[in-house]
Amino acid sequence: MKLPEDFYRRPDPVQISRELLGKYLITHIGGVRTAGIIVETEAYNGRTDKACHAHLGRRTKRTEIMYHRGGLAYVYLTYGLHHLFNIVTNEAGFADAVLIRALEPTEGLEEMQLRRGLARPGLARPSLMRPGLARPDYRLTAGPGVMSQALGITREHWGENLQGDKIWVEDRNYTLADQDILQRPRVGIAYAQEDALLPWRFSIRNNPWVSRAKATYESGNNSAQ
DNA sequence: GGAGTGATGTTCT
DNA sequence: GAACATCACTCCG
Repeated sequence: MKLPEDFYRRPDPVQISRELLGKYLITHIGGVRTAGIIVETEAYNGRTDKACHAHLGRRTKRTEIMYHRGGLAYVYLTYGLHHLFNIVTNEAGFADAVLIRALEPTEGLEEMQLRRGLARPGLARPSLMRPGLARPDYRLTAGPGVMSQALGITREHWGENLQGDKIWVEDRNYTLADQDILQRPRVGIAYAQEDALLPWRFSIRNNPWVSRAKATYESGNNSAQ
C-alpha cells in the first residue's frame, strides 16, 4: 500500500524518520522499476535545527520546496557530485524533511548495478548473509549519494509528488521493534554545532546496508570474502 | 581497515 | 572564494 499524503503531513520529522524504517522505497524511472527497504534515515527540522538547509526561515530556489506540504521530494546536489533524496514533511510553511540515507535493495538489482557502474556479477540474494556466499557489494545502495544513483533519482525529481508514479513509498507490513532500531547523531553536519549532537539518525540494527556498515554492523558477519 | 585527499557544481558570503 | 546532509581511491599497516 502506497503511503498516503497524511503520513507525511505530520508535525514531527523525527517520528516520521523512525517510522520510515522498514518501508519500501520504489522508483519507476526510465521504464525500469527499482526498489528496496529503507534502512537508514535522518530528520531535519526547519524551525529549530541548524543543520537544516532551511534553518531560520532561509528560503532559496533550492530550498523552496521544503516549505510546501509534506509528501514531495526534495533532491539536491551535494559536493558537486551526489544527488541526495529527501521527503518533505509537515504542513505547508514548515520546512521539515527526512533524508533517506540507505536502502536494502530488493528489486531491479541489475539496473541498479548498471546505474552505479558496478559490473560485478553475482549479487544474488543480497539480503542474506549466509556463510559460504560471496559478500554482497554494499556500495550499491549503502549511502545517500549511491542510493539515489542506483534508484535513478536526480535533481530532475526535485518537487516530485510521492503520490505519483515515479517515486513513492509503500508499507508492506514489515514492522520493527524498538530494539531493532538504532538512534544516533546525524552524519556530516559538524557545522551545525550543538545540533550535530541531536540523535536524529535512525537505522535498522545489524543491517549491513546501513551506510558506513563497518561502524554499526555488529560482529557476527564473516568478514572473510 | 584506517587516515588522508581529490573530484566536482551549486549556493551563499 | 569557501563550504558543502559524499564517495572512492591511495597509501600505509
